[in-house]
Amino acid sequence: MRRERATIHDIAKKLNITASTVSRALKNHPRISDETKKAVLKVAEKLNYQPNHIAAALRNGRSKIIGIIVPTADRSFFSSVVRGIEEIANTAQYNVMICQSYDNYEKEVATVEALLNARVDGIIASYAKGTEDFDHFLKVKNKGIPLIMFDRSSEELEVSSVIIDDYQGAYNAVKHLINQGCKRIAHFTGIKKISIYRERFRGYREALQDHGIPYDESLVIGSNMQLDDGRESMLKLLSLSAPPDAVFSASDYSAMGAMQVLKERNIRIPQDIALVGFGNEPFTWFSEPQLTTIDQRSKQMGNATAEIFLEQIGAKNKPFVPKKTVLKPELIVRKSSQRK
Amino acid sequence: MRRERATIHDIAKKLNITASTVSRALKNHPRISDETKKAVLKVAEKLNYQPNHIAAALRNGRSKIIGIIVPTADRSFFSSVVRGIEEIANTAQYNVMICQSYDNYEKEVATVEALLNARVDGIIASYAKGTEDFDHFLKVKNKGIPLIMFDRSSEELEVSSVIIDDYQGAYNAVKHLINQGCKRIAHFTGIKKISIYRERFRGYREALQDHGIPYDESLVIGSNMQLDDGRESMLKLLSLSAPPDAVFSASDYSAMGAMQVLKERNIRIPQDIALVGFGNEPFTWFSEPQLTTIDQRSKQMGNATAEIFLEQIGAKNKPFVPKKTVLKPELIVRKSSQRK
DNA sequence: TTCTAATATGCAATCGATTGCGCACAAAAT
DNA sequence: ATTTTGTGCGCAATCGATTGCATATTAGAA
Repeated sequence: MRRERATIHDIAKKLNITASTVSRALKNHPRISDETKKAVLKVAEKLNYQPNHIAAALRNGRSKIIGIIVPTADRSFFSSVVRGIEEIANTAQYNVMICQSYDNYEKEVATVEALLNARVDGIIASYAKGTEDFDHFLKVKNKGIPLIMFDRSSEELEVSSVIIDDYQGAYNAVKHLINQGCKRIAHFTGIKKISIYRERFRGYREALQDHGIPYDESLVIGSNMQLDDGRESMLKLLSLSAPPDAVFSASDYSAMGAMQVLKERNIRIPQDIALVGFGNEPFTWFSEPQLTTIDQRSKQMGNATAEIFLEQIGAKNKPFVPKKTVLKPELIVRKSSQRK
Repeated sequence: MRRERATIHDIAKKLNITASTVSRALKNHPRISDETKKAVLKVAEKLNYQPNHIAAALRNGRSKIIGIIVPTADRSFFSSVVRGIEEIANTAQYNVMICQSYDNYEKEVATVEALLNARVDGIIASYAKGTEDFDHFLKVKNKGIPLIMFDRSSEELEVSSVIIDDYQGAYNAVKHLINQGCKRIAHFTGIKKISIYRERFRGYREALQDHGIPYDESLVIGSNMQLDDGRESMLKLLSLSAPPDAVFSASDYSAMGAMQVLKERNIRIPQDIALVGFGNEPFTWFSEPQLTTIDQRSKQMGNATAEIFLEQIGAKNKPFVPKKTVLKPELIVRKSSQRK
């Protein structure tokens, strides 16, 4: 079955024309007669012609591929961002190449290298938790390849980014808890290095302050924010002499862990302890009670990054000015925090 | 900052040698002296040389990229398979290009086309729910490009595939329910077109038969197997004059829907109705009670597909014999079905 | 009728890396 | 002193599509 692959030269030969004409005909060039175009299309079909983007990419210096680096694709947030990117990218004839860093620095570096080798036209990324050094991303930028960060970004990179207003999201969540009558609100936070956690923490703290609730350091627990971490953190809180009456977790995963612990101990949610997560992961909707959380506008985030990419690609020679887009998060109130 | 990209020719010029030598030096060719190799590496470093895989791909006719098509990346099953593929592929210097069909036929066709244009060296796929026509996949096969299907495959394609023994998984699940004392076991099934659902149904039915339980058609409900479908199906079952005392769902998602309904109505799980899902999605572990389910060996599945790919690539000229690998699923018993 | 302007297509270089073949020189074998 | 074997590297073609710059043909203008 292995037919030799047909090229534009094969098509040209059949029609006694040159490859130039075939190339132009296939691209619907205005200076090629309709007659020739039709003939070319017909022969292309017959020969089972398959355009070779590799050859075109080499010649043009553009691969029409956008590389995407996400920590992991199996988080609905990230896959939703990817979908948002694809929506826009596809309309501009771009394809995407999704890569996972698995939140691992080395893998991230290797991935960036692979994407550069593959000569992608741009990279859209959210960096790994383990990343502290941004040289690999700087390299991308210095090669003049558009780089756009989303969700997790770093100031030192000085590239365009799309994030949500983590501060505002956290602030609203905590304000909501206060409105529900909560007075001792705990907070689960992640690695300080990642700005989203710092911002969420800031929102938490300022909301407390603005409502006259004293900040209690013992109520803030840092961890890796996975389910198990949430369990552990909750246990710590319960062992306090004065346990909290609410938990605002900077991640849905650790909020779920906390919920498990509370249910195991027959502590009522939200009456005894109210819970709010962050991320609007699908499982927050499955849980019992359903978890109040904050939606991160993943689809819009994807759209926005892709649009910035297209802008940057379009403005090749103009001086580059990093652009920071901040999306408004949305508090989604569900049973886990509704006391009234 | 936009430096011109350095090529092997630039390196060659600096050293007064030819590009051939540089190319060989970079690939550690034995016929190049260590001295030259060192010099080349040094200059490459200095010029910030970045290999151009596009050029190499064009010349070699191999892109060293494997295209992966999954319905959606945000299902832990699929992302885990991808991870399994990457593990193996990376060791053989292959990179992967993950694409999502969003369970949409048109998008799947377009994706296959894009991957062919990108000249991937092989395609690993699990087809979309909406796919009934396999011409696009046949095209891949007929072009002599290795195509391996996983999880969802089709006999008519006659390509290698890796699946789990859905029949066995279902059989074991139902047998387990029977052992727990269940007598009226319902079943949620998906589109008949997809063989995994047919097989799971067959396992269900034969397990009943082998244990002397009569098959009752009214207990089998077909749907799209999402959370909402599970809710709806459960409601239907509850409205029967003789409701079931167990549900075996061919998907974790619809099992979760059923669980929600049962909890809302204060029907005890597993005492009144026992539940078993399929897939071992992470949320089955979060649920209350935790859901008994069947693990699909996603990582191994990925490993296996990648290994088959490498085999096929290695055996370029030998006659192609499709190879079917069947993995053994594992029943994971949790609270939702443990009556004893 | 001669000249200008479209119109349709060809020529040939180019993108960057790879590789079979060949050549020169040196070391080893006869 | 030849011949053989090996080492280190250059030459030039190749992969397939693209495109600036001709060229040939025809239609319209002067």
